[in-house]
Amino acid sequence: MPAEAASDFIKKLDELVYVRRRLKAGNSLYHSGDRFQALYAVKTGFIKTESLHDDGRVQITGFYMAGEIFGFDGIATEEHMSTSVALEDSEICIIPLDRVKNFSREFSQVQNHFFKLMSREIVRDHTIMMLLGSMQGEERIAAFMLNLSQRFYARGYSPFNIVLRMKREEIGSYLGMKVETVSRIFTKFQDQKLLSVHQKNIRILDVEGLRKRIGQHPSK
Amino acid sequence: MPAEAASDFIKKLDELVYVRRRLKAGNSLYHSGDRFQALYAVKTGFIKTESLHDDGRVQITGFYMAGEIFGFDGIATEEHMSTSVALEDSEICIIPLDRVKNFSREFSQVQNHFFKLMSREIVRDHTIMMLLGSMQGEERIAAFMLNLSQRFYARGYSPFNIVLRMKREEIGSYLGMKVETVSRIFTKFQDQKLLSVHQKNIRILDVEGLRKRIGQHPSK
DNA sequence: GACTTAATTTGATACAGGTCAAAAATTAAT
DNA sequence: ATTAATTTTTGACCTGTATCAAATTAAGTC
Repeated sequence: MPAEAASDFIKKLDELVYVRRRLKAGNSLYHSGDRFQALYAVKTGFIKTESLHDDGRVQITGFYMAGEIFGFDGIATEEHMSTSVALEDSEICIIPLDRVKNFSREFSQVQNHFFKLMSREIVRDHTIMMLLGSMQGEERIAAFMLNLSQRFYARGYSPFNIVLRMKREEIGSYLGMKVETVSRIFTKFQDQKLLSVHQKNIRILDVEGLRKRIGQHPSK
Repeated sequence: MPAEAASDFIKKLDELVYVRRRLKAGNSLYHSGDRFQALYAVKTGFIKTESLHDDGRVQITGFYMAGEIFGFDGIATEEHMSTSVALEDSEICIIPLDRVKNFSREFSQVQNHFFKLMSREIVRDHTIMMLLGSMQGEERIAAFMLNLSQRFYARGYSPFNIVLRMKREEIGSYLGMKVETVSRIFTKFQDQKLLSVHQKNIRILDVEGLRKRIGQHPSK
């Protein structure tokens, strides 16, 4: 691709995320049932998305940090199937889907890019399905912490000192277990010198140990 | 949209799925790690997709029947993260992604359509995440059977007489439980006159009863 | 049809994680 | 600061599912 065209593409991407919005902790961008209008990219902050079942149960389906895009669930029916909530004061870029579509006509890479983003979301969901369907508690927490570590690292933060933005109950909702269980496993991992836990500040002491925790349960 | 343009669009869609392929029961279209080349639409038959974890555990991430499209997981990295296997002799339409991209330039609806398809997959995955994360065995089986029923109905088959194409173990893998548990729940539902079970032939006797089963467990 | 092999069901037992209750630690509000 | 409210941790107990084992049934194979 000629450098010139490439920089045009970058400019377009910038245009795409032109509109920003600040979101206070606890506030929502959209609720389940809202008409779909745009996708959202996290500029700074931390977002959770949750689906709620008729009977009141909620399942957190994703945590999103800087650079990650969410809201794809709304495209199918033009109505969001989930609610997004800021876990801390956040800055969000709004990406109207219509604009994506228009730009795609001119720049095929834009379309490409969004296909890949959606595919990545699907892969991510499959990973969680695997985690929920065939791992047990300790493995889930280990996998979760390693995943966070990696994402922090990719953003230039320390992969070892992690400040959790969500509470224990939310970790539980995401990983399919109760608060008490999450808490117990953190305590256990602390005793085993895998983690050092101080409220929301987690220090990963033994990456290799955590890795070995995954896939190390008797089943099969 | 003018009728003429609409029919052009339909023609394009037909072109898109021009290449077909027969697949014997047990055979795969692609394996985890294979280079991504195309999406696949089920014309006839029944397909499962499964992700495999390093330690050998497998998680079935989807069952696909006539009219449904799979393979989206390969777009992100241009490498499939799952394996697809035919559960019965099937006929599959091959949809090269490049062709989708080209057609999208001419017909914006094609692009639209695929965005929606991927979004639908994401919504579907979130539903399963909710099921795995916050429902228990009986609820999962009830939800699973109702989902199958609805999909059969949408294809013009009876929503009450269902012929399962997968074995109990595969249902278990999909729903995050062991074969024995699946079997026990089928037996229990049969005793309670919710289902009538004869090998893979399931008759749904009480739709309302199954519905009430979901979201009716003590938690919260 | 007889023989193998695979799939499903059933039973007995064990254990991970849920539930209930209460204490301890944090955070927010006055 | 003091009080109130929320979140996290810990303990005791219980339950849903996994596990292990074996019987039963179905589906291939020769």
